[in-house]
Amino acid sequence: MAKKEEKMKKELVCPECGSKDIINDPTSGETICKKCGYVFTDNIIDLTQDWRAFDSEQMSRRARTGAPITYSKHDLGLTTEIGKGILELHKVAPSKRAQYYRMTKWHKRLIRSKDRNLSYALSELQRVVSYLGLSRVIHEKIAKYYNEAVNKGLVRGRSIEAVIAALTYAVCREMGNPRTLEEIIEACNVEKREVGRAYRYLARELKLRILPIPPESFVPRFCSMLGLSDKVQAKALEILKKVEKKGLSAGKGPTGVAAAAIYIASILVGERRTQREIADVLGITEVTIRNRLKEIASKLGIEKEIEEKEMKQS
DNA sequence: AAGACGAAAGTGGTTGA
DNA sequence: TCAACAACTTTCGTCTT
Repeated sequence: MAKKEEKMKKELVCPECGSKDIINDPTSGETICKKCGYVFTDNIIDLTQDWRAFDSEQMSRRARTGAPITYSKHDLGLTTEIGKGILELHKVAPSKRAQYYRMTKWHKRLIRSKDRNLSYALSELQRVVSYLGLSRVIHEKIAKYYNEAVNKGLVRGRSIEAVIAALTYAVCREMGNPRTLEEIIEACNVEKREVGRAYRYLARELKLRILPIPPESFVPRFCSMLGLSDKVQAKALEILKKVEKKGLSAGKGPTGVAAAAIYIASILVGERRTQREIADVLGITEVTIRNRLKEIASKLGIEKEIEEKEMKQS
């Protein structure tokens, strides 16, 4: 053990200036050349735990690290600064001090200009996510894509809001928890045209796979928004399955198909909602529900069933 | 009065030349 | 780039309950 330590000390020679005057700063854990300020990057951080825990309480008490790194903070939750305290200054040779000050200044400027865009975007994203009540996973994923988009220079010429809106739309869709464009627009207050354009562009550039939205992915959320029971939900899904099998939903707006299925299900189960109510929640018109309703009912041969139930309930 | 129905005209987006 | 096109919306008059 003692031998090992000695060996390590012997090897420490500053590659920058050749000086052997190396100190170990206990507050930062860095190994620094006292002459020129060179910081050794090899083996300076021990990434393993230096403690053990035998239950979860000990685990949380002994853990000294912070939150995990995250894409939803502009610098992954880790901020680097060039120290400006007296302590740091003393570690730098007087002849290098002026240079050190300049470095500090430029470093700050660099971080600001590069990150201003990102940090603004991420706070906007935070707002949108909480407005729409999206999960942590989705939030992270959007942030990750945004990082990617910025790195590829895809945000140029588009408003930050539009990009956030488009990515939100894309990720919700990808995760099988789609929001309608209308909902997104309401949360982001960006023009529909803008969002659509940004969406198509980003989807192409980031190679997001765009699949048509299956109508059933709207059912659970909208059913609960309408205060309908699980029974209605199950019925609506059952109807949609048949509809898809017959290829009735091809080319039709998924919300319209979902709306009709929910409408039919609500009647069949006996928790009727008016067309108006459903149309409002799904963001479509009654006319569309009626059109889908007619198609579905006739093709599935359940017109009579619906009519009967309708009579009973009025 | 409220809901459902359907015709007709208008709108925004996709497609194919 | 443009026109054709299908899906969907808006609007409105009518019918039913």
